[in-house]
Amino acid sequence: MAIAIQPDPDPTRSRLLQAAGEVFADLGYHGATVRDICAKAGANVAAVNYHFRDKMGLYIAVLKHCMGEVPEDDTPDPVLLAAAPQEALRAFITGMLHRMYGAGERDAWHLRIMTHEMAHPTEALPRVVDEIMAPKYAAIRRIVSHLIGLPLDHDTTRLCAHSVIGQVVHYAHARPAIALLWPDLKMTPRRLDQIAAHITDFSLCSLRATARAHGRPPGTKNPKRTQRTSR
Amino acid sequence: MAIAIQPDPDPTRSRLLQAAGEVFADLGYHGATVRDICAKAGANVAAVNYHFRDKMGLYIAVLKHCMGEVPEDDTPDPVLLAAAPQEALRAFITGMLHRMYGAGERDAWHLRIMTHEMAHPTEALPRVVDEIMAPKYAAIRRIVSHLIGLPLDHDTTRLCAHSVIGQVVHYAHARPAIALLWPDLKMTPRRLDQIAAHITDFSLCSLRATARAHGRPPGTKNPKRTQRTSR
Amino acid sequence: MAIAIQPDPDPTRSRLLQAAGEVFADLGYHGATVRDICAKAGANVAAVNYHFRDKMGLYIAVLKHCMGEVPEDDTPDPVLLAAAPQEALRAFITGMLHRMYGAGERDAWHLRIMTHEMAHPTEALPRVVDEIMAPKYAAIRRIVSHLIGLPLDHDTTRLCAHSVIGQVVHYAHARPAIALLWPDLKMTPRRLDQIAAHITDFSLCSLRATARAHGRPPGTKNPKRTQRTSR
Amino acid sequence: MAIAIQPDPDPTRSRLLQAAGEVFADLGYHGATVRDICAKAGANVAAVNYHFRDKMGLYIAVLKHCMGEVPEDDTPDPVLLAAAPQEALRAFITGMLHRMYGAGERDAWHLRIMTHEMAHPTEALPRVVDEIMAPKYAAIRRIVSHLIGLPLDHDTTRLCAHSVIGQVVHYAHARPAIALLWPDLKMTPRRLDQIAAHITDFSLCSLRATARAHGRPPGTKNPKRTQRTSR
DNA sequence: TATGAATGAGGGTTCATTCAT
DNA sequence: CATGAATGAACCCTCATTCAT
Repeated sequence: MAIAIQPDPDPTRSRLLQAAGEVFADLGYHGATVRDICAKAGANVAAVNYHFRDKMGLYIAVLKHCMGEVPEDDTPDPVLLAAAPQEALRAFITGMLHRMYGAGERDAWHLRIMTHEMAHPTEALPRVVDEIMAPKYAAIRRIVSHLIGLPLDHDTTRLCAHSVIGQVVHYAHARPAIALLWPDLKMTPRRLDQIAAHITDFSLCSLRATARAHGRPPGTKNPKRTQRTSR
Repeated sequence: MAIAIQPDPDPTRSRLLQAAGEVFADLGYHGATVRDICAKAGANVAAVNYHFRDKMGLYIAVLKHCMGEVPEDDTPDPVLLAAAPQEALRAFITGMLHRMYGAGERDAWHLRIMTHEMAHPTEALPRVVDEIMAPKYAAIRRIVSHLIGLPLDHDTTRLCAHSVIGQVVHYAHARPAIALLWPDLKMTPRRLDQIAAHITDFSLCSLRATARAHGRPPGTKNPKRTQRTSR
Repeated sequence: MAIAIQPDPDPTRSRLLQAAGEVFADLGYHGATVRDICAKAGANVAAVNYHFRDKMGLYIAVLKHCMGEVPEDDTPDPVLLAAAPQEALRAFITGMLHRMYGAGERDAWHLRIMTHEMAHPTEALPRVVDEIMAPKYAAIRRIVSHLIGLPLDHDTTRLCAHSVIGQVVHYAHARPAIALLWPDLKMTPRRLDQIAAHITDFSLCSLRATARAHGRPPGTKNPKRTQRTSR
Repeated sequence: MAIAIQPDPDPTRSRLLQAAGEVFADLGYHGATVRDICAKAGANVAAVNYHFRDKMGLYIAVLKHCMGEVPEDDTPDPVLLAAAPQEALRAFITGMLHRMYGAGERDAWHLRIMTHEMAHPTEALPRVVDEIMAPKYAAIRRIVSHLIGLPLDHDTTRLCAHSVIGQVVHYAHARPAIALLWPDLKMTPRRLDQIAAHITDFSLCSLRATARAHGRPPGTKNPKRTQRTSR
């Protein structure tokens, strides 16, 4: 039974994307050089111009490429969301954390590229935010909304979502510093699970308190009340 | 008494440091150019190499310079720490957040430079982490330790410290993305206070629960027990 | 009789020639790029090298192609030349001027390419001069010769021929400058006629005076005397 | 008596200008490369960026430089203009022609650069036309105006001016072709004088006829009548 | 002491051309 | 026959650095 694997119709283009993903993730758009990328891909310097028009075209292609990898992994399952939003939160945090530190190269590209975009934005930033960050932001707000019983655009929902995301991405953003401040920390899968569990518990505790402060048990109903106009 | 004279023995050097601080904070080490810095300082292009040997020398000088500005602002007052650790936490968070977004130039340099170092580390990273981040890390761990009754090096202490710091620095790290995802958010002083209050409450809630889980009311004693993990 | 078929045996080659003619006329040899030409012709980038060996091969092919278009338009009618050389002059000037500014694409290619060759000669220059310019030069000298009664190679004949040609091609050569120095000048067909009439009258006046200075009424005889200077 | 020759305060800059003038005159802006210019000047490739910002900056500097060489040589002497406009015309033509073919390098740069600008305009064209060509155009129109008794902006004045200028610049514009079509022509000073005399006589003959056609002897009065609105 | 001038390495990009299909 | 892919040279420009004064 021949699998009929399509023999990679354009190996150079693929190798370019692969190499560019690694280099951009490491050095960011400004720090990366086309010459390095092409050398890593075993291609000529003019190859990126031929296949992607220019450096920015390659960059955007890499973003598109690695965005297709983990599109809805983070979007919570609607059934799970309604039945057990705390488990949806746990899944969201665990998934994101593992992907950030996962050995799988491409899975982590977009998260590491995001860090570079934050420190040194490029003209691709709006696109990156729209297509990579906005879905995640919507997903975590939806989970939080179910947990605290406030609408998606409520200030408190946003602040809580930021609190959760901030805890998670901190391990990606501050990785070099953490490696020095906590040298014994090895990001094994077990360790990642432990961290994810901590963040989940840490967050759930406060989210439940927030829900109680609003007099509504978490997850009882889909909250669609009026929103406090996010100022 | 002619001590008070000392009229800035080297104004060029000082202007260079000031300009470099602003540019490095904005663009990071790799993004900054000595020409821009010298132009901003009104100095010759060769001034950097003359006064600081090379670009990296200027960078390290800037780090040393701005480290002397706000070293112990974040270190909690021992008395306050013992009496009301939750207020020490509030002060820590509020101070860091205001400094990150404060208009005061030099106060925020080191925090913004940190963000660039995380995204694109330089050879100065170890020194930066040791002298800028380590004190803050120690301070927040001390506060957390008082609140949850576990030693400074306990895994849970570290995880909780990361949770607090992660929430705070997220607003600095992800600033460009937040500006797009939450366009109505204006970082006024009142808004910063509101965010600081949220992070404090969000964190305190979980920290107190952690303390209860360990059967020790927070702040009763200075915890100096054996540590579970290294360093 | 199936001779009339011959449905353009190589449409790609023809489209290439057409596109190259336009681009070379606009930009000259050095300014034109094979990519632009191929894009305009709807052909592959390698088509030029395939059909014409290289860029220079295409250039020479274009020259050969457009030389066949208007070779003898400028050569004066022998009958007219003998009977009314001033009308031959008028026809020569009017035809050349209209062709330079005419909308007809291919008719003007060689004249516009000549301008580029003068400014930035290529290795094809000798061929271009021999096959494009030499016939025109001979034609105008023949007309002038009839008008002033001096042989073709007489210095005065040559100088007068240059005076006529110089006035005409000036409008092609200095077109961008004239557009700025005389912005109201629009090259309508009527305007072209007016300019041609001016140049003709301007030249005829002097040519007749020259003829008188040599004591021979213009057009009385075909002057074939010895020449004063070489070639 | 020490002449106090200022020892060329910036030899590199001067050598760059000299080399750039030669190369730009030969190849035009697009055909010239900074590498060639710098090699010819014995300077580093970055020198042009340091001294002139970029290639266009060097180009404009060359234009400014060689414009200062022959600014008013062509502007007719008012006294001569009124007394003997035909001699003003002769001086104008002779001067321009000698400058075009003169051995003096810099004197001919701007005229040869003009040819390249006509064939392949750059963004500097308006400046070039304004500062180089416009004065010459005004000068020749003033002379013609005195000769034919029509205002400066009259269509006939302009056409006659074009006829004169066209004859002159033809020897610069078509130089490569003339060298092939008339190989025996050597541009010795005597030859240049001869050509200038021809163009002057050729033009004066027609200009006087034009003056007669308007019923006014040439040079009798400063013509300031109403102008026929240059369409 | 301090600077304007000059440098060499390397940046992204474009070009005419060639090669395997 | 014809093409998409790939190439190496060269383009202009910027950079941190050094040198002579």
